[in-house]
Amino acid sequence: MTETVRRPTRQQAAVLAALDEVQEFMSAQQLHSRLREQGASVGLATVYRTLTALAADDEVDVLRTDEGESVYRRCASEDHHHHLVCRACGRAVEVDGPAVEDWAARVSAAHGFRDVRHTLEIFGTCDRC
Amino acid sequence: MTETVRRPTRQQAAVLAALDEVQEFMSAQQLHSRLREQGASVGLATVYRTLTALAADDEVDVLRTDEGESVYRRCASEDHHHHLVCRACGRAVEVDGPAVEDWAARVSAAHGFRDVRHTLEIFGTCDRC
DNA sequence: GCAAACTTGACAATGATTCTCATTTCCGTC
DNA sequence: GACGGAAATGAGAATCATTGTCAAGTTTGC
Repeated sequence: MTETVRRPTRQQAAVLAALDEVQEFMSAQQLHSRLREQGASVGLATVYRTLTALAADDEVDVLRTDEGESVYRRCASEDHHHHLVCRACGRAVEVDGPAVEDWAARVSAAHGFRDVRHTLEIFGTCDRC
Repeated sequence: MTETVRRPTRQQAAVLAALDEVQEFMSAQQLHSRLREQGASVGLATVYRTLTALAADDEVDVLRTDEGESVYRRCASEDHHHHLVCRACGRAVEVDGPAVEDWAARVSAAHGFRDVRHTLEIFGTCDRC
């Protein structure tokens, strides 16, 4: 694991704090606006840099919306897991499926693929929406 | 199903033909260059429009690369399926996993989600690379 | 053959993300 | 506590895929 060494700064702390406040996946742009509203002055480029770094260290999860925007979320589980995301309110539930992992590994092996990684996200409308 | 009625044109045929020639997922930009190289004069906007329309009618499969680019592929199977994609050569194998579909449905229901849809792609390095 | 409706293409516009680079901040050291 | 080099930041420019615009070209039904 190539854990990047980042220097602790006010800005990075602010980004992490903002992420901790929500259960939804948020885009860099949304986080930036949110921070500015709260009075924290953090540059947009810095928000992007911080999120990218956090994602590289697996401290946040990233996924792409249908529109191609990257959205980030601080997850409770450190381990590999997937998400059930409400397409209306954006709320996300962390789920894991050992069966899926096995299936993916089996299928990959059967076709001679190595170093496999997979993405699996479920989108729907939650009971509150 | 809201099947869009499209008028048959030289350009759309060219895009489909180009897609049929390859087993890899290709971006709109790549297809456009390919068409121009082959001498077929098709505007970039038209390539985008055609691909979007085809995707809406489920005649091609779309997925997003890590870089956020949309890539398209003409698939043999009309039914719902997933892909095992080589990250080196781009070759894709169509696979399906009934177990995964069941699992997704079960998990969604357990959390009260409706109208669920999921994305699942596996990336790896194939035996030829 | 004709008009209405649809499609195309060149280019502008958009919007997220990344790059640039001068300035600021952090950290170990003196 | 001050100092110097390295890393981080911010403002704006630059990039790049994708979408919008609109005049001109095609297709279809009649």
